[in-house]
Amino acid sequence: MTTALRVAHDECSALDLSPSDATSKVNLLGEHLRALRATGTRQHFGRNEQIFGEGDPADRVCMIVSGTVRLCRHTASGRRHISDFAAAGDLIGFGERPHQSHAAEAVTPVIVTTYRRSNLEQLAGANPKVRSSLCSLLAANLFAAQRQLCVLGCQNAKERLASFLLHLADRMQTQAGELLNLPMGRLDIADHLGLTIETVCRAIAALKADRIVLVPTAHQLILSNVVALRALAQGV
Amino acid sequence: MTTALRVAHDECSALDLSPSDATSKVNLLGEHLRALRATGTRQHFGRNEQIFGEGDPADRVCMIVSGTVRLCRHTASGRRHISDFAAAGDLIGFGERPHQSHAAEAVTPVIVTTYRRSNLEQLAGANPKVRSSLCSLLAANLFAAQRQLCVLGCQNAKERLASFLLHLADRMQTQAGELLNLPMGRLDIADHLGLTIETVCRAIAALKADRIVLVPTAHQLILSNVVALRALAQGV
DNA sequence: CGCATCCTTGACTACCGTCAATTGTAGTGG
DNA sequence: CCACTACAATTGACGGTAGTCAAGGATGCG
Repeated sequence: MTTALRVAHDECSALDLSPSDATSKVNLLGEHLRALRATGTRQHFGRNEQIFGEGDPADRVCMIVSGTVRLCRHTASGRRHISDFAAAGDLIGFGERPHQSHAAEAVTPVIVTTYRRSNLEQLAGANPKVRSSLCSLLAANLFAAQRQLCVLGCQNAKERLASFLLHLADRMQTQAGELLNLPMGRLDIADHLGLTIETVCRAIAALKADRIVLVPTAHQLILSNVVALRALAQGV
Repeated sequence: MTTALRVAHDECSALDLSPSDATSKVNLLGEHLRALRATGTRQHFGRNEQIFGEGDPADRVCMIVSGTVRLCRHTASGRRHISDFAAAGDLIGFGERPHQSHAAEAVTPVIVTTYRRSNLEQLAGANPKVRSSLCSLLAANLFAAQRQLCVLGCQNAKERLASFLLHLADRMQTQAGELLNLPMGRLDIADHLGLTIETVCRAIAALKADRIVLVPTAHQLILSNVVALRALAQGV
């Protein structure tokens, strides 16, 4: 994730989607983590199972091998907010704080490799490249959070959904016209976009009516008019 | 900024506000930057002057000496979003990207010390403490962004204002009952909270009517009932 | 002291949330 | 394999919160 997103926003001329930022994360850390591979523990989680909880001691980090994970918080009044979704290749549970700021839950069946945080830090201490990769990861997460902040602060329901779909297609490296998998349910999308499940449904229905997306099944989409989707996401 | 905010949210029993997280940022970096002091340039900016622009080459970082700065983005459709406000002691313009992701503008008259990014990186390369401070700064910014994400995603206008005021009082180290300075205008607050200026005004008027805040002047507040304000911010 | 800017308040509107009912889907067991 | 069930998604009707438009009041700078 270098300038990928800037390009996607500022120079949105091409018909196909811009290069993924998820990939660079993988490349950055993946190869260096080989040194840790022996110390990692592989774990499986079923749908909706918790990988770690909000407030858990942050002594472990997880590299997602497969599946989709939601990173969420619960407010005192019981409302839920999903900060982000993580997929294969993403490292989660990594922060500077002694406790996890988010819970991680399996949206689909998930396989992760868990490392002791101390091992990772040891590796970072010894290997400057790992260290800078971790820093880049933080920076990438920060940038993603700020982008989402702008989405929630400035956009209406339809625009938020458009932004979300484009971002998802980007991460999944799905080209325009291809089948885009939606691993998460409508409620997850709603809690991520600061909307209700009904509003998400209506926004999807509206995009469908406008022939901007096709909806073969509830968990599969085809972005049939990416230009219009981009225009929406930019509020034009 | 270690667990300060968690404490503020989870164990909100005390009458006075929780310890500031802004302070630790200062302490972390301030002393190490002494080594750079000679290489820094001091600059002054008047109200609404731009310190750096969105998309500017990120070859310089600024330590704020005095005044308040807004960090904002503009969408293609002309809407503005203020990600955060920065005050004395904060380091801004520091990211992993080649270009600034936000514009920095002076809310009040501002004095900053500008350093070449390369100098900072050189210092970080030589001094592990500086390196880890910079990483902590990124992590603190990430945490702050995620907190704000939750505010925008889950809270209504009154709750957002309550969260904002508590956060501001925290950063300014203003105790309950003391005079809290509001350097930014209503429009800035609105663009930060994803509201309109009218809604911000009405939310303030509502808090005033509920005797939760006193409003001596438009730019000064007294949090007269912090307990109620916290309850609001938590959505109770 | 005057003017420009910001703040505040009111009336009206629109978008989104809430509640409710129906349809669709996936997983289970006979 | 199919029926059953539980859950998820969808759609409709309605109401409330916040946005829009507009006007008046306060504030601060020159």
